[in-house]
Amino acid sequence: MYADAANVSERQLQPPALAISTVIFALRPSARSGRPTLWLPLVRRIRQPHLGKWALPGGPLAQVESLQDAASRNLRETTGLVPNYLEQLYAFGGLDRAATQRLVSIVYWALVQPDEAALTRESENVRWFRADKLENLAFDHNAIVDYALWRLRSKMEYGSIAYHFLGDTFTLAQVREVYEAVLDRHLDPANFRRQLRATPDITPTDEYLQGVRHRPPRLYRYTGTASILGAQASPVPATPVPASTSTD
Amino acid sequence: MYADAANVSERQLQPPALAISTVIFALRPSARSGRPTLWLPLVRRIRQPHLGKWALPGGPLAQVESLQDAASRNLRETTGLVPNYLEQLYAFGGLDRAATQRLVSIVYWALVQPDEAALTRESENVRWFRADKLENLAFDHNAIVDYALWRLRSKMEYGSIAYHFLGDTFTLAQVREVYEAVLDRHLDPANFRRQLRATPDITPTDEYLQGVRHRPPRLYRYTGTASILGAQASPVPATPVPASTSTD
DNA sequence: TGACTTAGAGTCATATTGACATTAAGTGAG
DNA sequence: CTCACTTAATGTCAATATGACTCTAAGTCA
Repeated sequence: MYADAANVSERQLQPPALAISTVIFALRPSARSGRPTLWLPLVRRIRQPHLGKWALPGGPLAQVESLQDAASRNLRETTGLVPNYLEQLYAFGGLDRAATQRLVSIVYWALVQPDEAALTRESENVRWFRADKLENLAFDHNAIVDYALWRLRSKMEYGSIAYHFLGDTFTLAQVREVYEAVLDRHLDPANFRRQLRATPDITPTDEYLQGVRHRPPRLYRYTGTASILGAQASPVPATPVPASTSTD
Repeated sequence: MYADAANVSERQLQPPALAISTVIFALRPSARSGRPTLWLPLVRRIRQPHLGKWALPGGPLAQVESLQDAASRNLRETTGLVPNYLEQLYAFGGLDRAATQRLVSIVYWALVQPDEAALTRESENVRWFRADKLENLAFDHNAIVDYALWRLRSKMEYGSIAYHFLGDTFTLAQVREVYEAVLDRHLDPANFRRQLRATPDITPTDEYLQGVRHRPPRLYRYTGTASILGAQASPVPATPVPASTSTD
């Protein structure tokens, strides 16, 4: 009781702590079906509060970096990942987010390619989890992941976001698999192909995917606004694309 | 030179300042044409930096309130307005936003009804401006307003946001005028009416608008997710609707 | 060689959209 | 009282988009 009262009065004096976190999505083959499914990397808490629980990668905001740079740097430091797409998700500032202090988290969300995801330096404290089978995470991170999933699905429905999950060239069936994995429903291959062919941003190459046990599918390339970090259809004037954090 | 160097090293030590600001939109009749147009209230800076310039209403985040509560309170204190809709816009945290300190602003955007807007206590330091004819504002507030306008227009195109500009009952033509004012283009009255009639959330009353010099139009009512502050189609789990700040 | 698998093109009925015409119901002028 | 005028409200039609489905192409594998 006394300790609680002391905490409360302490909290009145401290300024709110500001942290940057990121929800990172990648497609990896499911363990049993082999079909691509949504995964995300988490880091284990190595200090109180929530010691031992899994949490979104994140950390404090350094003085000399923009919000997006902070997200990008944190990502690289904690998981070794360099994202193909990075965008601000939301600022979470509820009163009960952390027990010990007032904590405001500016959360980003990112997409990485499968081969990039495979390079993750996994360890005791860094591991990939299936997005649809998450255990109890630290803080309000379950709710944050749910919101990030909602945003990902919304953007997928009428945006050119899916290509950031894929490599430089890809088959139309691979794009469809991305949609099916993220939206979690079956799409008619013929109709899906018709729609993609009508999209000007996706141009056919004259190469074909070899080594499959059926007719080789044509490879395509995304030629819209390049797969640059932070590229988006919305004009976010205050967050220009940092050259130092581009793909590859 | 020396002063600058001192400032830089000082900035390294201070934690980033956290502020909440809000872009408030309302429809008011244009001075000349009388047709509704987009306006927003600004407050004059009464201290450095940018003393004398117009800026978005805002202020610091109190310890005991959520981000949305802070936006709502600030709105009420600076302009006297109680919004019909309030949603987070973006967190701006570029390095060059303020000269004297590192400043992170979490910006909200709000819609108010015309009669509510008319109650604004305007003064020497609080005034409404046309959204399409803004002078040079303090900080990066021009860019923030531009982004808020972009979001407003996007949400208008496939959301049920327009009704928050209007009163309890309204004619379909009034809804169309909202769309025309915000999107700044002409819409076919017949086709627009057809679409609205197909929307389940907008139900006809058996009342008619009187006092017009032509056939009296039927009045309608929005019966979707109520005009509650912060209501939105997206699941933002960490920011529940505060009962204390509901409309009226 | 033939079974199998996916690629890729095409068909058809239905829904949606934009452009436009027509009638309904009021006001105000002469 | 009647007519011109204005906007409400409904209807028509062609063009386009969408969903369900069929059929042929081109490879692998047994």
